[in-house]
Amino acid sequence: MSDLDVSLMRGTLDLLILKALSWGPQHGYAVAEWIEQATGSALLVEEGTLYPALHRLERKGWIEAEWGLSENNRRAKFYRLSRTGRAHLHAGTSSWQRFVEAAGRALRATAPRMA
Amino acid sequence: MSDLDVSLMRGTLDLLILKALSWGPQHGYAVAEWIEQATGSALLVEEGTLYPALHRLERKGWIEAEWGLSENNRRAKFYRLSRTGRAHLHAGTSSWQRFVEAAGRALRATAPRMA
DNA sequence: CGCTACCCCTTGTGTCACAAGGGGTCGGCG
DNA sequence: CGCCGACCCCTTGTGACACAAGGGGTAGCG
Repeated sequence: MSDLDVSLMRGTLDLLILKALSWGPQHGYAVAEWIEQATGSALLVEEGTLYPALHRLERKGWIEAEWGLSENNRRAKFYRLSRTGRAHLHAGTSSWQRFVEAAGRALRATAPRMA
Repeated sequence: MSDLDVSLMRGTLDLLILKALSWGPQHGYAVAEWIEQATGSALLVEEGTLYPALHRLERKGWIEAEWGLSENNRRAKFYRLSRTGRAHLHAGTSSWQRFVEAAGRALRATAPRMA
């Protein structure tokens, strides 16, 4: 990650991956490209971050993998969102939004005068 | 942390602490209370998370500590926002907002029909 | 006197983003 | 034809950090 130096990515990456796959099966490389494009290049996922994350999600049963051929005629592993993965995408997104709203409210609170 | 099971706190806690101190010097316990109150009880900071974070921020020079007496007449360590701490609060908050906006844009993108 | 609220701290433990590597294949270009 | 760049997969450190679970001490009140 990216433009934004901070490691705010924690816990958000999984959601972004699941969201990418909600468009239909994708291989890893395409997932990374989708995230970059969907965030207006604000978020860039390193490969060393992406692939472990995909394996993690697969272990959890939220996505399922299958080898295939990419549109460029290359060997690629396609990931598909599972039923529980889709459920978690919805639950996680709403949880994420509540978190962001709460933190945002606190951070936006009007600055007081200082002593 | 809290209501929201996810560990989205990463990288946000520092900002919340700095923001709490932007109201003027506070001791640790009061910082935790401020965060809980300012987020409508959505975010609860564990003491085992808070104090190491305070020490971390102090090591970075963003806050400065001084022993004193709380309003309840108890020994307490008061933290004060330093100049560089205030600068980081502003920079970090805007960076946080850009991150949230980017991720939110991607997560909100209208769900397509599935195959 | 004991209990609760207040206030400080530490030591595991686990997760995870990242940097830095490595490997293989396809298509095109000099 | 050989090379190079884009495409596509992966692993092994390393460090940061939130959390659970402990510990300690003081003030005031029933």
